[in-house]
Amino acid sequence: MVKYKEKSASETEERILEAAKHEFMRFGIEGTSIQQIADAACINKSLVHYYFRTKEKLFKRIFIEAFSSFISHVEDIINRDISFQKKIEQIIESYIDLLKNNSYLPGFIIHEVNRNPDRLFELIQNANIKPQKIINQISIEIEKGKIRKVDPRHFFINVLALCIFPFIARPLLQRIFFNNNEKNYMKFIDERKKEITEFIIQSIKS
Amino acid sequence: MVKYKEKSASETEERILEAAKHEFMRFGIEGTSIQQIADAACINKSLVHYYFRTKEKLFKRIFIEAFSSFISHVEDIINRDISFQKKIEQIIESYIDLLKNNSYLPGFIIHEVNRNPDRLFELIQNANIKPQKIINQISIEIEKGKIRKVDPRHFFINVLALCIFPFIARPLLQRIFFNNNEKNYMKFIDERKKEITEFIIQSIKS
DNA sequence: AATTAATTTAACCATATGGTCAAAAATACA
DNA sequence: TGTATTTTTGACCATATGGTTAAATTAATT
Repeated sequence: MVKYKEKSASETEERILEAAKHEFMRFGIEGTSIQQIADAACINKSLVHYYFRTKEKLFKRIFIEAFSSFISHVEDIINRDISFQKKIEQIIESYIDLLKNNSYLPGFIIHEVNRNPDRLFELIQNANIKPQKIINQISIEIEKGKIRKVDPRHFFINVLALCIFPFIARPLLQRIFFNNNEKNYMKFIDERKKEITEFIIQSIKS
Repeated sequence: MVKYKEKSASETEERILEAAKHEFMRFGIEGTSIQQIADAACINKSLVHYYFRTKEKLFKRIFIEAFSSFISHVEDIINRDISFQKKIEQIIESYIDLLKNNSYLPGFIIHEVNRNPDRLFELIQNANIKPQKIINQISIEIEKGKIRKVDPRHFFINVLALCIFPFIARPLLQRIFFNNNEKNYMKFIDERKKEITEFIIQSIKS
């Protein structure tokens, strides 16, 4: 008689996942060896194969999770029952918070998507991304005269750009503007929430 | 008697450089093998070593060139003797044009800088980057009351973000918003010049 | 034409990699 | 306690990689 398995992933399994995430995020799939992951997890190399079969499978697991956390956030807020302006504020606030805790997330996704665009194909269908929703909401605000006439797609991309870019370009910006001082850069990022919000609100005043 | 050498790089050498640029940009240094570069250049693998000794040396050459073209552009425009608003317009216009012809440029730099931040150290000194200049110019505009009070650093980063992000995230955006239709995306990017300019000008109206 | 120098090629090397496998160790089960 | 099952380990394999070297080919020089 077989008991209910998988009641919880074994500790080693989770250690591997965490180590893999850490390494993949920084160095990409090509820049990360299984040995490297094993070392980071303080386990034997073969265990990685024991739990995840192949590097590709392990990578996919990490990638899908990362990708989901990257886009589901926005989807979530868009569906909330609050004013348009509040939505903008919350998207900015929560997106920046997410990225503060996952600095490498956007760069990771972008690199891997560039390296192998096919990966997206399957993923986007599963993820069921519907940008139309946010686009429509913006259009409605324009019709109501609440904001000036802007292309909703451009506007949406602008919001994303302003939030995400400082993290993607962090090594550069931190060094150039803050003498590579991490704390100061993070303070700057926090200020940014207010700054971006004002910037955007001002830019769409009708 | 030795003649003046290096009158011009040999054709093979340039073929290698071009192929290396192409491959490195897309797949990074780890994701690109010398064989891959040789194949792309249609030459024997050993020739790569003959002309550039090591992969790292070849990579550095490509990286430095890419990095320079990436930042010198802005520096250049900042020093022109035109109005502040014109500068903004020109930075946007010419930056987007640069990226249109070098789609992979920003992603490439960001990935490699993340993977090996030390690379920046030596480079930034050589490049002699002085962000203070643009920062000062923005401050002056604020003092003159020409634009509203904004943090110059945030403002500068905003301009960069709005220009660069659509290229970094291109595989994603192109797929989600344009059914992966390249032409339509490029049309969109062109529209963007005007769109961003308006967006920014509007956002700093005093 | 003969010689010298530069370019190209193929064979080779050491190493690192992803992955397999069978034995050992630990755990669960009866 | 003894057996079956799961987890861990180390040895091993085929392959790809960056790089070297010496020979072959081509171009330049006299």
